[in-house]
Amino acid sequence: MDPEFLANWTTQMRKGLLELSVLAALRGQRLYGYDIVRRLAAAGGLVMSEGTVYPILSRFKKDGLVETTLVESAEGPARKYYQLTAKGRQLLAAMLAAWGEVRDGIDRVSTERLP
Amino acid sequence: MDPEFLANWTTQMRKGLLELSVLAALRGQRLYGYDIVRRLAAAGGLVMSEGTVYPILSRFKKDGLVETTLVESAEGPARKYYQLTAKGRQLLAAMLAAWGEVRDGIDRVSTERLP
DNA sequence: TGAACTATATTGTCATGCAAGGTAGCTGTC
DNA sequence: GACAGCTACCTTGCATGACAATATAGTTCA
Repeated sequence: MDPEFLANWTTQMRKGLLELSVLAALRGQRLYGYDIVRRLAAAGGLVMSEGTVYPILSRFKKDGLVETTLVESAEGPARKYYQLTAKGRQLLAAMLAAWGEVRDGIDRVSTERLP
Repeated sequence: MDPEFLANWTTQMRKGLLELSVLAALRGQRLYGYDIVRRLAAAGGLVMSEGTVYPILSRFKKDGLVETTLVESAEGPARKYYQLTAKGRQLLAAMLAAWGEVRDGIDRVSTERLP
């Protein structure tokens, strides 16, 4: 029950994790925002709107984690491709390490046998 | 580098996840706030301050996910024990399901082979 | 008397996700 | 040539949770 609590909690849980997903998606390939939304949605569990992904990408740029390239498209407006910088790769590695600890902690707490 | 970005991101990532940790810790046993902080810290990856755990527990109570019992202690002030209600157990199950999807999505995106 | 530990609680600040809205290019059809 | 529908970008305002800082109070031991 209480679908409202669950919906709100899900939103909170995604804070930070969507940022990590986007950065991880850029690992080794350059992508543009609209495509990232489609890819993560297709991968499952990571559906997000454009109003979420564009601010994330802007922040990455501001903090020097990515560089951008504008590329004309025959299917619509020009696409802004994002690619990781060295700093972005370093930070991704650090974030994945922190993620691993928290993830394992939760999985431990939620599955450990009780006395 | 940029330890500031990483520290801030970590704070954001923990949103919602600490709530899940606390609820999961209450699965099958009743605990009090101060003890939850120690247990999760000992479990690793889930260090949080008391200023974080008490608002979480208050919210759980307000939303009917837990019931409380005040118990005198010989080692200090009285302890407020929290135990899951049926609603709390239902919600924990739903949250763990949502958690699993997001967790797997991130692990997929961050480890998949690239072309 | 006071330090150290146990135990609970609140206030104010900050960053993020998201709904909602806006702009603009390209394709096809009526 | 108007209009719908897809592609693609961006911004504003709101709600929410984590945390530092701070406060209160009981117990033990020096």
